[in-house]
Amino acid sequence: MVTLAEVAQHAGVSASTVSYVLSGKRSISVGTRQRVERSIQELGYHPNAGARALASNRSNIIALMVPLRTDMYVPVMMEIAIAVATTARTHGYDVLLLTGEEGPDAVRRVTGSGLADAMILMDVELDDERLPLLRGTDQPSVLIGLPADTSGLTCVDLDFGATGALCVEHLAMLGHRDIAVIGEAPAVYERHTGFAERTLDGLRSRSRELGLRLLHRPCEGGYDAMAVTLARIFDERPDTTGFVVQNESAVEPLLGLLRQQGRAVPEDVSVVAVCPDQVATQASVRLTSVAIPAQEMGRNAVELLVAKLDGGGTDEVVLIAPELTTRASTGPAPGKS
Amino acid sequence: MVTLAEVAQHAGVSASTVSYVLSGKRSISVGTRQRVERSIQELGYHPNAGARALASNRSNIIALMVPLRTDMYVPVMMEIAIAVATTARTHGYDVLLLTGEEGPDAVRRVTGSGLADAMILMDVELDDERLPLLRGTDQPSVLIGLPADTSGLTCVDLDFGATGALCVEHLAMLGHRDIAVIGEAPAVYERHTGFAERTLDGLRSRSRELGLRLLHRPCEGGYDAMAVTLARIFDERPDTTGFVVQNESAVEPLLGLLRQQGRAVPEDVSVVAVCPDQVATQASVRLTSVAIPAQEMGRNAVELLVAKLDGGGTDEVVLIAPELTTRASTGPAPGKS
DNA sequence: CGACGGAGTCGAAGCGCTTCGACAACCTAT
DNA sequence: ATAGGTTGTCGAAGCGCTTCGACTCCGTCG
Repeated sequence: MVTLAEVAQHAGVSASTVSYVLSGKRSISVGTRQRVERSIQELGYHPNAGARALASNRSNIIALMVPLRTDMYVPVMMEIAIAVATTARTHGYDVLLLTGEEGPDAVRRVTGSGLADAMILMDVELDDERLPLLRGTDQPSVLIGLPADTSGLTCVDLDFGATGALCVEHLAMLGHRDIAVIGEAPAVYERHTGFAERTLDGLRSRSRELGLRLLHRPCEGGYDAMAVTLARIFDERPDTTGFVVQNESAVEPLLGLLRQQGRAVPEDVSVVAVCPDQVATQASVRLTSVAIPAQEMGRNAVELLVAKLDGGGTDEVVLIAPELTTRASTGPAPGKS
Repeated sequence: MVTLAEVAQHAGVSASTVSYVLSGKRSISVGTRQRVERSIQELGYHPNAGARALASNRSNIIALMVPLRTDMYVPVMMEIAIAVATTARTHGYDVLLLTGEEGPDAVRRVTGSGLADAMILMDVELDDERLPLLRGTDQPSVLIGLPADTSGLTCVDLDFGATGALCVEHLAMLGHRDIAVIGEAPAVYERHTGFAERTLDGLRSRSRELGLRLLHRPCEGGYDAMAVTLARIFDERPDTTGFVVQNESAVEPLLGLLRQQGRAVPEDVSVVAVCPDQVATQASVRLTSVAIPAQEMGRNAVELLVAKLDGGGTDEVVLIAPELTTRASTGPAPGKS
């Protein structure tokens, strides 16, 4: 293993000079710099991460806590994780992958040991038990998701309230008056993951303003659950012509069942989904949808974190504006122009 | 920040004693041990990761390289990553998430800097450019996936050859003679990711042995591509009654299109999938499938790695035996008993 | 022309931990 | 009783790096 000292010797300078060449924290003459850089190349030198962390009190590692459960939005999580990792690298950071398994203890462990300089938390619950710990430490952190109380925290998320409103507006504009919302699995609501409730709030308040009738039904993924839910919906509101689906794994079942019942999309009923673009374009009907900007969330989170680590950066909540893309699953309400 | 020295002082022992209590590398009297442990508790001590890494030359970190592209099997990758992370924790390791973006450089960087003690590589290509580096270092590594030449390497993977054979056997047993294979997207074959080819080999050789006619067609995910592929298949082999699907995102399109054409599953045609159980059970027809044992692969990889790190453990290739679960998508070939 | 300040370099002091050798105390077998 | 082992503890020497203060040159300003 090549050390700083060996590079220094090879280049005929002192160790500290090599260090300053590497960090750029003091000015170095062009000649010296080049000599040192050549030595680094020739010897194939890589700074030792542990020694660096010890001396500088910085590990250049960002911890990313992903949820342990894989019951929802897995591709979104993965996309976020990858976006976080690649963005972090462009800023010179590596990413440590923590699962939710350890819960708050992981936060303590990482903070206490100096393993990471900062954390990103995903799948934040409204009243997350990790939050007090984050508030009580001076280690920077960013949440992906929105807890109930955001004071003293930095958060990034899609504006799910606006997302709900946008879906309703789109359907209203097309003349739909009776709208059904296929929600997330009941477990998601029980867990108080904020996004589901915020979407619902947006849907409800905007429908009220626009004078629409809105029916919300939570629903597990899969065909069987969807069949039951759908039957109940048409039972209760036979005039339903608009659907909003949030649960990714309910999308295809819904489309399949509607087809089976002889209800054409978009001629008889319209469907708006909240899902990644990939799902929207690969479904059996190309779906009008509000995209979940996974990459953007990951990238934003890292950039906010890096800003904090560099001394700037304040606590703030970044809500990404939703964008609705019209595809083939929505059209005018039947009986309207 | 609490240090070892402070704990030592608080407990009235020397720093080295505290260190030995922590590592268990020398015997410590019961009394001393308890005193030290109490001090650790009271002061809330966490060993500094950097200092530890520097002194012991061990970071207790395993690097996990995931593919950058998210065009396939994303949920499987995520499940593997999570299994790796949780298993690693039970052995006292943390996981560093690397994306394929940096390519071989990432291997050099991590090996050179002592950031990680070992690596796990996913999405290994048949002739992967990272392999020479792994062979040339004494840092332990495990591949998830199988390259062309496994000499000097440790690998974990599903036995895709046996998987292909198993699918064919199942269909043959039910009396199907003409079988079509809906393969991965052409890009996957071009990239020479081994698993697709190994599956195909298994399918082919076993069909030959059993005297079946096998037609293989690569296929992108999505409805449009599937429609074209399916039309061609029935055009070329009108008597096709058995399907094997490997591409997760082709499953639902295939089922939808068959339904649309009035071909009932499993009465008219049978479908076997190679996919995670979750996909198989959530599809519109509960699919007979060979599961992709993501968790098992992740767990195995970590355990092989830990064995190597602990001094034992040799290079070996672990092929996980495939298991076929019969569900509602396969039945006797029409016209047979 | 002497004082001053910036540029460029070096030496040394740690950062918090592990680990080696030493040693005292005690126990056992001769 | 003495040599030889064990057991439990300590002190000190690093691990490879960053960073602070100090020093030497120069060029510049009053």
